[in-house]
Amino acid sequence: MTVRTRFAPSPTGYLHIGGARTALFCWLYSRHHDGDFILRIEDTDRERSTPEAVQAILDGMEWLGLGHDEGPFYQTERFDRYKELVQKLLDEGKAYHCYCTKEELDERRAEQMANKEKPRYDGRCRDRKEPREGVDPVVRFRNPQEGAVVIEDHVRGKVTYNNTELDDLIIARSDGTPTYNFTVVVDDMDMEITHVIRGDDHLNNTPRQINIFKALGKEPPQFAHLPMILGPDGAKLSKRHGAVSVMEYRKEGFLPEAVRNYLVRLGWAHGDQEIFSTEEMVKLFDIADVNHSASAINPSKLEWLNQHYIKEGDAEVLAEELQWHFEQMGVDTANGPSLAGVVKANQERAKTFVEMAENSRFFYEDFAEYDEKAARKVLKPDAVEPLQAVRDSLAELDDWQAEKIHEVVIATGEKLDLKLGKVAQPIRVAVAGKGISPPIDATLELLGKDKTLERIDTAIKHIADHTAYEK
RNA sequence: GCUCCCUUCGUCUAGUGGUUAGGACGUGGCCCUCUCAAGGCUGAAACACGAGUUCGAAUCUCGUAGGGAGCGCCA
Repeated sequence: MTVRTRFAPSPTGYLHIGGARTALFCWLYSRHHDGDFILRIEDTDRERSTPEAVQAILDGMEWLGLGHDEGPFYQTERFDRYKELVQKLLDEGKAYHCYCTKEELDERRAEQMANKEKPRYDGRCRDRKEPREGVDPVVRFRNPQEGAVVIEDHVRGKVTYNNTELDDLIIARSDGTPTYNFTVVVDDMDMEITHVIRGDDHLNNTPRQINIFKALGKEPPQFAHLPMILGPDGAKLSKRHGAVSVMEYRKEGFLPEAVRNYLVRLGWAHGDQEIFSTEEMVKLFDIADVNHSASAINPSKLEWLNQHYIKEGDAEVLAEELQWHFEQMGVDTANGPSLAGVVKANQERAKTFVEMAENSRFFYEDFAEYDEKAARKVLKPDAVEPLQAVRDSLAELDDWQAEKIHEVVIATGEKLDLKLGKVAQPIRVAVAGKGISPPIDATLELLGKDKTLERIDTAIKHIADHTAYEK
């Protein structure tokens, strides 16, 4: 039998990190078993579902590389089917009309809470034959009152619920529209889902859904309930934690492979291995190895992973991402060094693309002023001599490449009997405007001869002005 | 309140009756060094608690404590 998994988000918001992890595990499981991965949009709540949210989910999945084999299916397009099956259950006596009003229900619930009882429907319309004047009935599922439901969960193991704990849930509202617990069952049945992999928060819904499966005459699928993902502080994931939408991670300079690698290690491990290529994940992933407890996200580990993928990545490919970030920042890269060259110079020194772009901005734009601390420390009168010497030698240099530039810098240091730092650092601040850049030779090569000479001149002038001013 | 679930370094985790409880991120120190990094070496850091079972328990059982989820005409 072909393994078929599904990811079934409701489009009431973007795809957040928890949903992304669920989608990843579903995807991984289906890939591992050479099965199918189905995407289903659970949009029956028309008030809260939006087309923007649908798009955000689609975008997030695509960015993460989680392609689906079937779908997206929309529940709002399947109402006829749900109605048909509600009617079937009604006809077979497995469901019934309930004429209790919302107000009455609320009242009873409040009463039960006050009496410290578990709030549940008391089943008073179970055997009702007559309609009630002026009330549009809902349809309730007639849940078995005896026995127990045993879930053989792939991550939790055996979980048992007594049917006495389950009340008769509403499967169709008074306006005729179906509710969640019913539509999931119908869809999972119709779409022949073999493995339902979803968040822990659905574990308590599972026995009800299993009973509906049985009432519909179908064997329920296998279940696997994933532990939750918490914020860095161990509290529930929320907007307060900043980047909750997966697309936000791109904006913050993360690579999808880093996010994926990070996510796969949240609740799952394969011995001591930390780095997983997509192929390895697919090959090694098994739902049975998933942890039982919730895990807090650790931003610095994500950064480490991101740095790893930046370091290992192909410069030409990474250049496209850097370009995207420069565009976000409004930096025009048309007149400046090749992006791939800038990437190469920064692969070992950037945790994110935001960092890389910010640190590399000086290659494409003149800076308005020097970093105050760096200038105060380095652009001092004693820097004029090495700056001037290097400038003069560089002006003579026709073969503008790192190796030659390196020789010039070294030679200047030797000639003036200065340590390399006394020569390189002033140049760095002169051309980059700050004390941070790739190695000075590589930096100058990328910057180009004209800009280099121009900025060194500016720096020398700056020192003169600054010194004069101080006097 | 009721039902269900969870509990190894700060964090992610390995571990399935016998380990000096391992790795990773982060963090301290040292080395390297033209800045920032990267890299190398090295240090600190955990079995929630209490009873059992057993020659022996992080591992099995039961309690306790703490955390979480669900209990909607939301999904």
